[in-house]
Amino acid sequence: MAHPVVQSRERILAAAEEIFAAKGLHGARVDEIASKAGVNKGMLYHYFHSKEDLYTAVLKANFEKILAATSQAAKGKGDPQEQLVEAIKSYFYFLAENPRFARLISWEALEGGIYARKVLSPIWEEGLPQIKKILEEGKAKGIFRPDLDIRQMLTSISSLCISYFTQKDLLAIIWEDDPVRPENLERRLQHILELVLRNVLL
Amino acid sequence: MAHPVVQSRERILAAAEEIFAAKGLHGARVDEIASKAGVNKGMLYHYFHSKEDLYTAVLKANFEKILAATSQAAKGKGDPQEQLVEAIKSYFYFLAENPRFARLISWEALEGGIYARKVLSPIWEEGLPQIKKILEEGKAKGIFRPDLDIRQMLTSISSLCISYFTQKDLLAIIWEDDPVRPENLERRLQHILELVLRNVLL
Amino acid sequence: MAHPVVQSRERILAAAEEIFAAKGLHGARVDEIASKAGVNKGMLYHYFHSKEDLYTAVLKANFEKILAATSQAAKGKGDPQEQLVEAIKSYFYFLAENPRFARLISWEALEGGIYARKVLSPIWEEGLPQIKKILEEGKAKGIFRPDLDIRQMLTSISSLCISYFTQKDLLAIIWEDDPVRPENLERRLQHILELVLRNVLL
Amino acid sequence: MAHPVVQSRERILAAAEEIFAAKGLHGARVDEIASKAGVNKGMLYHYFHSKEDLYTAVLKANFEKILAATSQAAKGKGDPQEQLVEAIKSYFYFLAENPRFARLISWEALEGGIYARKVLSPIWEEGLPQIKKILEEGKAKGIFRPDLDIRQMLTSISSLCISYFTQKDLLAIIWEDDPVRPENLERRLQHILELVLRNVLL
DNA sequence: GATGAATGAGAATTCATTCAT
DNA sequence: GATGAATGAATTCTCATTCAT
Repeated sequence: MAHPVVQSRERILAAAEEIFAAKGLHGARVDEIASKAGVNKGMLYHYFHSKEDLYTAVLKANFEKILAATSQAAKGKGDPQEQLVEAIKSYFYFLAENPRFARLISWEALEGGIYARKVLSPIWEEGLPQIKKILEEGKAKGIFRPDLDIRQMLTSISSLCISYFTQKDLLAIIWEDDPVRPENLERRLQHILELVLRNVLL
Repeated sequence: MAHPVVQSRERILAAAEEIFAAKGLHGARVDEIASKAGVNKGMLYHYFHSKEDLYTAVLKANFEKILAATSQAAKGKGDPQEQLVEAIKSYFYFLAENPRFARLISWEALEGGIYARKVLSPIWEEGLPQIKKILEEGKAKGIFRPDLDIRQMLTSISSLCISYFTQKDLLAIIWEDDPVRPENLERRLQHILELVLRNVLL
Repeated sequence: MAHPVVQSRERILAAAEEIFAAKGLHGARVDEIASKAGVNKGMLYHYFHSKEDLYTAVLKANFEKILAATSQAAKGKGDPQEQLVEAIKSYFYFLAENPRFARLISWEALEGGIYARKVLSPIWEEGLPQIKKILEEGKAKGIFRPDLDIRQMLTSISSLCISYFTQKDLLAIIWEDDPVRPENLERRLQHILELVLRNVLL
Repeated sequence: MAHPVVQSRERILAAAEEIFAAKGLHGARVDEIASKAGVNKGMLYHYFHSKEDLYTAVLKANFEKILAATSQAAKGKGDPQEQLVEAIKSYFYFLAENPRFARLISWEALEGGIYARKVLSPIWEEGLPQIKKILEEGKAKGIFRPDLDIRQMLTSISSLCISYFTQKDLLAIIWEDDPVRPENLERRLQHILELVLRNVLL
């Protein structure tokens, strides 16, 4: 009885993000979101039109966050190789620090991507726009392999980064170790960088 | 109108596989499965105890299928490098020919893997056991890099292959091309092999 | 726990008719209909698609009933005047014996008639088709007034009959008498007939 | 953006009248009324206690309006026949010019008349008091039929006038013409007058 | 085995009303 | 007076599961 008034909308968004990430659009329950947000269920319909609109808002917020976080990463940072490393690093650590993003995007992909398409983002439609540009530039400058298949490489980079976080629960069991422990994160990042660089460089 | 009695169980399993793959455990509807199987809903509970048991049966059948399909792949086929190529190839094409498998496994991973663990399979818990063995052997024989991180590499191979099929709908849009067209499949496979071999070989 | 199986659909229709007549489409509650029918709420959605489809089914059944009841009334019954009397009588007494019909049709009219139009019936679209024919014939034969406005007269006959039954609760209070007591019914019918005949005849 | 303060109450009443007339007490939404009135929902509860009290106020205002409009109509206007014509005319045109009144009263009648009874008006309880008096006088003076059934005649006059306006949407469809076009209004009025006079006069 | 009817526990959504400011 | 947020009790509809035959 008396939550800070101004924050209800934000509280709902935060709770929704958590639960949609954990259970997907269909697995999530409106009641659970409302109760986790500490607001009345009706508020949810007051601020957002429907469960699906709330879900879309969560996607949108996440896309904006990752764009903001990664778009500046490699700006003017030396040669393409350094830029590539920097860009993958910032993408990977964004995912590490925003563990819900990878799950949200994976649910969404399995469910057909119909909601994400509404909030159309370069990340979603183009893959990783900044990395794409770096690869093109490096190839043009003769630093990267001339026969580098950029489309395939982008697909691979994206899979390698995202999958690690969506599968971390399973890896935790198999490895009997915590995949998101700092050392494990760093080891994984180095492995991905090595995989990519060995393929990209001449 | 009257379906051959003996096949009901199989029909249910097949329908369930299709719908669970398309919509996941929570998105699938028991009614839809029954009607797609052309049987009465009660039959579903006659043969399987519950929706979740049916789902588990689908997972089990799929694991058995992939094990049968891939375990023989690289048996006695020359050196580790050739074996590795052969093993990845057979895994990749198994996924291409069984498009539901990748989706099932991805839903399951997002949902926490609790059902897959019941039908405990080496594939699931260990990753790709045959490939693991090949990597170990190649490393022991000095053909693969001595500092090869097998755990990381297995994780990568698995991600690279599976993601391609779970994301094919999105790739189709971005690429404006069909990712599972034979030429595109082959191109993807070659890219993955290159990525892996450049990293594995000395 | 154990209603006669075969009758559920009919029980639902009957309960729905009663409650829709009493409260209109929007005032009626699905729960109330189900509980009055003595069936589970889900059955209602099993047999009918939605509340609105159930309502439409009730309208349809009622239109069919009144058509069956009135269409034969004045067949081959002497001259137009006698036929007219007979037709109005049978319409009036149909309404008296089916008290829900007038209410259903009145709710529907106020709510815009959108559902009735789906089950399109001559009664609804044309007014009173049989009476219309009688009026036209009598006019053609020179028995009824040559300047008789058939459209107006049909509108009046319909109003005079139906209104009596939709307003009976109010009349009961004002009159301090029961408007549907046999003598009152007959008195009303005679009044309507007189009103009509004095206007129709030369 | 800021509405003149003093008028809020009136604005609410006007909006409520429109929406209650269109959708009835149960079909109307408090939110819709408030937004149509351009005021905050709370205001509605400030001026009126509840949705039902607001509805009652709308009924009351309408009854007062019709009383004011019709009570003077036939005052000292010649013989009973002329007075009757005058009274029906003014009633009919009041309804034509206040199209919500007929609908309000019809919803209310179907819903049992419980709210109208609270604002107890002679119109409602007695039918048409002025017309009643005229009929009685005409009968007493020997100008109207000695066996005229005043109760029936009042019921008929009321039905004939009101029904026309509550059914105008349906008539518009059947006739493929606008029932409230001036000529159609006049034609209807003449028909009603003829119907009544032929029955009332000797 | 097989069926269609039936059920009860939810699930999303709506809505009249209240409250703090 | 006036506002927007907040609430809780419905309300329509869904769905996995069971049962009688």
